[in-house]
Amino acid sequence: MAKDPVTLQDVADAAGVSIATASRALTGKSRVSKQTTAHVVRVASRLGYRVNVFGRALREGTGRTVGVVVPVISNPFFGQLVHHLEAELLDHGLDLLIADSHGETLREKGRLRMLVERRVEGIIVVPSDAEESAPALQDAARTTPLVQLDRRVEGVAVDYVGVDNSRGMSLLMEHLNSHGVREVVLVASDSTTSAGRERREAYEREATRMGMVMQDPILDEFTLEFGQRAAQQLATRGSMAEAVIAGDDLIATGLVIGLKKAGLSIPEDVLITGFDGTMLANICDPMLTTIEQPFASLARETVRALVRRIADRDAPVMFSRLSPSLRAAASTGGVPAPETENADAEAASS
Amino acid sequence: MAKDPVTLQDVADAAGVSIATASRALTGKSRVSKQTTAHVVRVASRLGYRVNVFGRALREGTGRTVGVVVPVISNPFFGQLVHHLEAELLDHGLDLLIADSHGETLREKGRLRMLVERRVEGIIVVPSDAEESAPALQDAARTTPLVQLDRRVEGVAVDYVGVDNSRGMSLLMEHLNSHGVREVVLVASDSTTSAGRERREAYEREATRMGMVMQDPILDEFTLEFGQRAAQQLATRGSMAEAVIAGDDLIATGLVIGLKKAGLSIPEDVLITGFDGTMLANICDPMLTTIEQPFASLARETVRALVRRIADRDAPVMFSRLSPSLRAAASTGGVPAPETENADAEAASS
DNA sequence: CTGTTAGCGCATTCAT
DNA sequence: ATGAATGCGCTAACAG
Repeated sequence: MAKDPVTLQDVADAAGVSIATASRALTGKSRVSKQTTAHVVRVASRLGYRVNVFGRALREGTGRTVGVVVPVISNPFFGQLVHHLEAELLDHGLDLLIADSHGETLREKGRLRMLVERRVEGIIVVPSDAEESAPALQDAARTTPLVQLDRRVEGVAVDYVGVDNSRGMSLLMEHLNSHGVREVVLVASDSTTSAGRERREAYEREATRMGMVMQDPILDEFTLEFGQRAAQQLATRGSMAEAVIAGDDLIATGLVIGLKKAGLSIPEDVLITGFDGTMLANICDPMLTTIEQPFASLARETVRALVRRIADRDAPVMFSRLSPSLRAAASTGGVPAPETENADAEAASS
Repeated sequence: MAKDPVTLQDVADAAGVSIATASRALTGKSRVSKQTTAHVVRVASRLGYRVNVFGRALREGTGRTVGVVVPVISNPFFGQLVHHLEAELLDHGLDLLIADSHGETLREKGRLRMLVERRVEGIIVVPSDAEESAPALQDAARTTPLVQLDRRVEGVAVDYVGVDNSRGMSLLMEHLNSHGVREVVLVASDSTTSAGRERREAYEREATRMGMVMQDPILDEFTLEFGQRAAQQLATRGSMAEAVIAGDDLIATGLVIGLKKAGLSIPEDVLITGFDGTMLANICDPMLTTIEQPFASLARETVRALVRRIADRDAPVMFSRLSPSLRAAASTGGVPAPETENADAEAASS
């Protein structure tokens, strides 16, 4: 029933041509008469021939595979990213080897090494640490086309594609400013990720520019638990800021949970903003005002960059920033100037 | 700087031994003197030798790779599953090729074919359709060791590992029963997935056994949107059931959002249960009473089954059901009989 | 314990 | 346009 291994030679024999012709007919990379091509193709499919990727890979020096390294695939943000990357790569005939760094640089290093040893055509990586990821990343990039996605490491000349965090934070701050917010506090990741740094810098820049009062920030990591912990901390602090700017949707969601547990109402007592535009933002109650990452575009651009790098190892380093957009929701009181102020309470003011 | 391709022959030459000895020394699969082994290893590492996986794969007929195909990697449930699978496979020296079926059987078929053509050692698949996934799945299983995870297709003799959905639903129903619930309604996936079927059957069996009144179920797919739609439908129905049993956490979360929007309070007006124990259950407000899937165990068991199948293609078909556990939370009023009834309201009853 | 040799399946160069 | 022959890098069978 399952006598699988039908080789190119088998096809050639059955078709009465040489293995060379069979190969040419099937790959279509060289000139073969229409006649024989059709014939060979027919015979091949009749025999159920499938090229042996190992043979081809050995010969060509590469399998059609790229690897991706993310901090945690179970995080919906990375899940969405991978989902789009997979689809995009499929269009290029590339398959995806996935590696999870668990956010640990040591493990990340090991996974990168694995991908290099597997001689993937390219690597897409979301570095887990802005500084400590550098050596392993640079190392991998030396032998394999590599592009950083979403986060990047300090001062290494490696392609990067990500959202414009600075612009995203500006959108958020302008939104809050237009709501009359004067005192804010940041709850975000520490400086171990570039995204964390960039968002924080933009936050401080904008708050300063707008003359807002900044409370001491609380910084740690991009997790739900941290958001909840930070909420407790904020709740026991003397005075609550008017708005809490979270580093991402996960932290924001944790904050919402924690602050509500502490007896605060959102957005009545305090406004909250997220970042990323994941499904969490819509699950949160109230729904999160957040920055939408253009997932599909990010994936497309990343693959484009990788393919370009594969084609030309010496192309100038690409640094691509995509524009994010604001998604205003209930966690900051909704959109700035809607038709109706509020659907339920305090009505009858017309 | 990067004159990469150092082959085994290079190592052999530099070490002054034959290529065979070099190979043996490095793989350790055959007897070589301690002396030469050490020497060869040293030389290899000095030269920065890395085996060429293609050469090895061609020779051995297999690369150390397994493929996984899931409906949607961006769904946190599958994200968690993949996260654990990746870790588990790593322990076995196996790497993971990921494929997303987008829940479409056509695409699923294509992805399975891809994995087979890549000659992966094994395939782990979460079938997207209990019936229509069958042909492609059976086809892939004919040539490649394959195990179904979480969901399975009708009547094909292929290994399966999943949680005991029937038991899970029983736990949920007993929980509701102990809360005095008499009228229930199911909002779940239609019968396109085995998980959906099994949960529904168990639900009906238990409800009947407990003498509960069952309202007409609302069935469609495992998505947040469907949960929200179903909530609207329920809200406009004549009378609300005492408890809504959702097919999974995603639907449950959608229900919570939708029912709250319709002005209902949970658990005061209606109880809600989820299934899976994903992070969503903890993000929901109120937190979801749900069934915890033992992710780590599922992954371990799945890989174990796959490895077993790889070792013995003729081993009897394995059908493994893991026990789930109940996580009682606020969406059903909390745990059945705690010390204190309620922490805030209605106190002072001591 | 070690060396020699033969392919694994394929794409390709060099002839024709 | 086609065929014959070569080698990608590696492991294993077969000598010694």
